[in-house]
Amino acid sequence: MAANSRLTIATHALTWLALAHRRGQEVLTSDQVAASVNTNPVIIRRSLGDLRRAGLVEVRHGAGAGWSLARAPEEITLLQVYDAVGGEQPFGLHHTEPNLECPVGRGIRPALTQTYGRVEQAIRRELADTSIADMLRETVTN
Amino acid sequence: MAANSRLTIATHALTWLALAHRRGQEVLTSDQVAASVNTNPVIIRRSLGDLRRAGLVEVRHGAGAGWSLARAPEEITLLQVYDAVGGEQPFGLHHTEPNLECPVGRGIRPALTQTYGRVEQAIRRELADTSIADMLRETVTN
DNA sequence: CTTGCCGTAACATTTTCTGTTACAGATGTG
DNA sequence: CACATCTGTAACAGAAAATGTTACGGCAAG
Repeated sequence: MAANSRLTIATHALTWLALAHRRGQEVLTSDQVAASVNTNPVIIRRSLGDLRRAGLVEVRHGAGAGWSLARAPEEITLLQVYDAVGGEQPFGLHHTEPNLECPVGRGIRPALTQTYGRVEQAIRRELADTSIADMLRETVTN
Repeated sequence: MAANSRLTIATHALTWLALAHRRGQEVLTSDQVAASVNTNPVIIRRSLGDLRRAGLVEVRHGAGAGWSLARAPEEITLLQVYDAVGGEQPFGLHHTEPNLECPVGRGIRPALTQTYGRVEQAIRRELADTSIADMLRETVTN
């Protein structure tokens, strides 16, 4: 399982919900979203469940149930989606604690944490600059 | 296996090589580096092998063998290390091709690729801003 | 009450990383 | 030249995580 596709799945689902709403379709079921993403409905329910807990989508239960956006596409950024699906850091520290008797082993982790933190902030800035409305616009013109 | 620690291992090794050189130690063996990182020497050889192919370190074979930096610590950036160890993208696209009969399924991948490309560039900018000399300085003051 | 769909548990599969052992090859030293 | 030392790499085991899949309880509209 190469890279993490959770942000991709969630963004795809949200973009699809935004387009459906613009076309007058109130809600979409997990089956309908899964048909577009081409995966299992349970994957979609798990992803949309994360987004619901973050307040980005709403769900209706019972017969005629389905999902819809909880706010305008312009007001949902990819950063919010990233946080909602639990984005993981691109770089990890040592799996086992380094040798603390070595000066490098002792000081490298704080130094790396600082650098990796700057990288994470750069990622967040880029993601905060793109909304679901942006994604929808770029998607339908492609 | 949570995140990718390859950049961490490689940076640790390079920082340790830089400090050893400053202390007058010409080369370090993979065993000596492994003792600081607290892992198996083969892991270190694999990592330093990547760095050697990228021209960042040199290796001496035979008896009295070992590794040394191929250039000054100021001239090795974390971006070069990232490329040397084959850094993977933080976000992946769909595992299976989306449904191309859906407008979102058709257009989402180019849109995501564009956004993810901007994120990747932001990461590279940050990594290019930090050198092994920077890491060594931050490490020994911690 | 029936039907349709969500929520979630449980499990199989796949992939990747890390760690480990083993051994061939290279090279300085005596 | 023989030897000791260390690299380069293959082969394999184990662990962890993501994804996909089946199954089933629960909720709500008609």
